[in-house]
Amino acid sequence: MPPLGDLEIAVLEDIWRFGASDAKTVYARVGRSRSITLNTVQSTLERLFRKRILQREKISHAYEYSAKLSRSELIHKMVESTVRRVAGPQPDALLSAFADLAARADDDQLKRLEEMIARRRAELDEN
Amino acid sequence: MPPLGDLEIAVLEDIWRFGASDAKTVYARVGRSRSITLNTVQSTLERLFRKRILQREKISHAYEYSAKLSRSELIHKMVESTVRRVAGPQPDALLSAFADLAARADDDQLKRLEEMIARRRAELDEN
DNA sequence: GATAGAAACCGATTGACGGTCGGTTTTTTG
DNA sequence: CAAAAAACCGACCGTCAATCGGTTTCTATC
Repeated sequence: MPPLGDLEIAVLEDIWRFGASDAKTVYARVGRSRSITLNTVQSTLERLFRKRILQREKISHAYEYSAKLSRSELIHKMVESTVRRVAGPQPDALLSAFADLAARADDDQLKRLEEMIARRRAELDEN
Repeated sequence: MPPLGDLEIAVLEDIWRFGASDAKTVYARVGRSRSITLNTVQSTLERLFRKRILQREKISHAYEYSAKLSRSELIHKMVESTVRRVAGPQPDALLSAFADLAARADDDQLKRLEEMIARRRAELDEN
């Protein structure tokens, strides 16, 4: 997973929020305030597409871009590749990295985490 | 936490493995095989120092570099900044990334995950 | 089917940054 | 003090995100 620039993240964020959109629409929402041109947004969309984070489909004349990865999938993949680069021999590095993060979670979140795990376990038991 | 390059990671890895070392020693261990010069290794050490990942102390004539961050601390910080960039405002983003992880985990990993959470819980209850 | 407008595409530039190194200065030591 | 070692400085290259102007291609309309 290649690193993402600031504008790339902003654009992604926009697509997550508003769903599939063409360059012009994204530009209207994230480009205006930054006083950049439509072209810049277009390039960014294209780069995100090449990175396989967005997908696109030609709708009549314009491309419509949509997320290929959900936010959580992206976070997961980014964390995974970050960890992989620096993890060394430890096989559990990913797990403990997440656990570290979870350490900040409050009681409520911890509870939901446990539920997720229980649910996942149930799934596993079925198969 | 700034991103790290390949050589930076290799050098760091070397210091974690062999402990405090000067440029020449690190060069002997990681530079030789890569056919790069001592100077390159020196620059890398210096950059890691400026990034506050290594510390250094003048031992007689040469700097001795040592890790300021353990591997797990570094992973933690890197993951944290990665997540922060893409997590958005909601604290739940973390949870869903976690869910994504859990969804792919096998039974064994799930077990360790549970343990980690349980441990965290216990710590919380103490305070 | 010609044409205006929109969108895609191409190419170029700038600014960071990692990696790389040669050369100069400073420090150490015999 | 001289030679060796180390640090320091400055430069260059390659890559990549961000940025944009200009050109081509496409579509829809008259």
